[in-house]
Amino acid sequence: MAVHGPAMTDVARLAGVSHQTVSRVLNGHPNVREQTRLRVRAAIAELGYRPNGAARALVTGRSQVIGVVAQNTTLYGPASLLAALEQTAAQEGFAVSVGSVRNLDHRSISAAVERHLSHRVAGIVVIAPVESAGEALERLPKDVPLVTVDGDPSRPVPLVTVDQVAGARAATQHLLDAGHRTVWHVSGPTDWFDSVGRIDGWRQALLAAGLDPPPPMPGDWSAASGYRCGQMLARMPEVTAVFTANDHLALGVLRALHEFGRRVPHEISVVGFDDVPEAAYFIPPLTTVRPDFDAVARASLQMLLSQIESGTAGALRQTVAPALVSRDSVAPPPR
Amino acid sequence: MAVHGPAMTDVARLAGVSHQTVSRVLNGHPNVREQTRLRVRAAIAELGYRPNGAARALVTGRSQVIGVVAQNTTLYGPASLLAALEQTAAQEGFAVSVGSVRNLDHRSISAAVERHLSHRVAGIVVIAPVESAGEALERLPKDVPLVTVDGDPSRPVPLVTVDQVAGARAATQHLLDAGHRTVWHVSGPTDWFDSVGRIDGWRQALLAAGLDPPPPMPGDWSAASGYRCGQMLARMPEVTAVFTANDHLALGVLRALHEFGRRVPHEISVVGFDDVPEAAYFIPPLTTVRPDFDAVARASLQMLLSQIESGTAGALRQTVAPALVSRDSVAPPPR
DNA sequence: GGCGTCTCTGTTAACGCTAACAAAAATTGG
DNA sequence: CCAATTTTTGTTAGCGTTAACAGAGACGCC
Repeated sequence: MAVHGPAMTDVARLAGVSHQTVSRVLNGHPNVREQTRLRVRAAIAELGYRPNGAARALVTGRSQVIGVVAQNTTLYGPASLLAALEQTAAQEGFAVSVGSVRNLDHRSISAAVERHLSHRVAGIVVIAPVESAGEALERLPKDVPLVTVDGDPSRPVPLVTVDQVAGARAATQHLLDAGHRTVWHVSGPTDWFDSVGRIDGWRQALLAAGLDPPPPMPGDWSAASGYRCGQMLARMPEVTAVFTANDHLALGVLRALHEFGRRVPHEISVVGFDDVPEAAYFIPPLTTVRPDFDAVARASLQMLLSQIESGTAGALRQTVAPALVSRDSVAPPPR
Repeated sequence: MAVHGPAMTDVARLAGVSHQTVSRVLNGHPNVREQTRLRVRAAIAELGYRPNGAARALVTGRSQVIGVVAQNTTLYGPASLLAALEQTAAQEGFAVSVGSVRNLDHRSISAAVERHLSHRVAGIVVIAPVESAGEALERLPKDVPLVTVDGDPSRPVPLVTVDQVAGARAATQHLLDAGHRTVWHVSGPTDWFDSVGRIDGWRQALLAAGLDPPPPMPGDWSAASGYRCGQMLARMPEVTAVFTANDHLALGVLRALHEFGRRVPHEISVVGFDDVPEAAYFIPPLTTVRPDFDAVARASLQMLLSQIESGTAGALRQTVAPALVSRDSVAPPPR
């Protein structure tokens, strides 16, 4: 059974000081004589002492842990975000506790948040891309530092988000610039803010060009739904350009077009969103929009930490701009 | 600043009992009168009391947190595993703290483990697919419950693993059964046990059929490296069947073959490994091997929990068998 | 040389919980 | 109905850390 490691008093005894002095050394307190500091350091090393986070959390009221609530961490976007978050947090000495959640409904989110709260996390990052998540957040204790990622832009909660609108606009404009008369859109599920933003951006670009947006075709992020939409698009001879809300949808579309003998990009151009690592190896290599997940992670963590340190809940907002990555799936329309 | 929530004594006062009775109710201790239990429950609900995990961890010596050390949580496999682990752990009332790690070298792993240890996690799951990780694990304190996933089969550490050998053998056999004279292999990085196992299985199947295995082509899991190998394979007229160590490699190979005008599956058959959700929408839909990540997660958590509860470090081993998923990328060889 | 002022170190008391023991109340048996 | 038991509850003492305060030297200044 667990033989407990040495505690602060053991270190103190070995170094011939009081435990409080050890604590001071550990926390970088200034008023410790250099010689003492060294002795304590040596004792720590000799015993292999490791401070007890639980005790510290108990007395300070917060742990060095950040709770993350996310939905589908298997998807490329959330997974990247989570990884980046963890990396950044580690640099600041924080651990990351995941609370992934099957559905983004009220109850599940609240439950996940509750779990984090009872572990006394220092702060919470909610990757909350849908409407229902916002409600759960409103009724949260006001004093827990909170940042939402890709959440509801209309709620008074600190928010970091990829500029979906700008990304979608850029993608659409890119197709328009290639000479296409209009651009069709395969969207994500419409209860995701990501989807809504991307639809918006697409529509804006079309409207700005004096074009009448065709009806968006709703998908669910999966290649499967992209395939279904692709089958319809392939049968419509007037379609020459498609912007899909993510790369997996694009993959499905690509496959459907291929099956129907519609060549990409010669007959139809396709642009995706996300720049998954495989996008460059689709057939043909996919032109897409790359959100900077690292930047999002950095921004949200920084926002969270400043809340944790200052104690104030500044209702900030930060958006990071995505970049268009041009590959081979876009060409001028035929004829 | 953080106004602390109610503590156990507050609940006790409201319910008119001692804090210890509250503790007993919380921990499902038997000897509490039904009526008292109800009163305590009511008080808990009224105050919105939430037990303080840190205090509990301090006194019991372990938290309700499981630490996971993983490398690249952006890859489909690790991400799925992590998600499944989290789901399962949540059901048992455990939180999961991720310590992802850029490199799987000695130092990084040790550092991640250290971090978990100082948070007094109840146990650690290491997704340790490479050699160097094993060494770091050897010198770990013996008393911390540990399970490795996809780790070194030759080390005396509790291990759960996908049966890579069987999966690779099935994939290779499937190609042989289709009539191919031999099967080429694009492998993962050779310091990963996953890769080694898959190479083994492939070789075994070939040997069992009395065939001489061609040299495996080493990739690095990415579509990019699959593409490079694919370019070579495309130029070799004798190649009619390829087994790749994962689906992303297969995607790269598929693209290279397509570029060279080598039709899949008519001229060359391809089989992958992992069954990423997109595999069904590759061109053509990819025949692949599906490991059961949920089963792996369940097995490892169960193993870990039994260690935590019993205190014994049973050096168990468990492998879960993957299943072949047959789609359109395999056909008999030409002529 | 006495005295305020630094700098460094030690002492004590929490933090919120569980474990171990002690006491009180309820139950049983004769 | 009283003693012996069993069930239920309360009391006390930590767990390992930080915070607040107190004490001990060292130093400079009048």
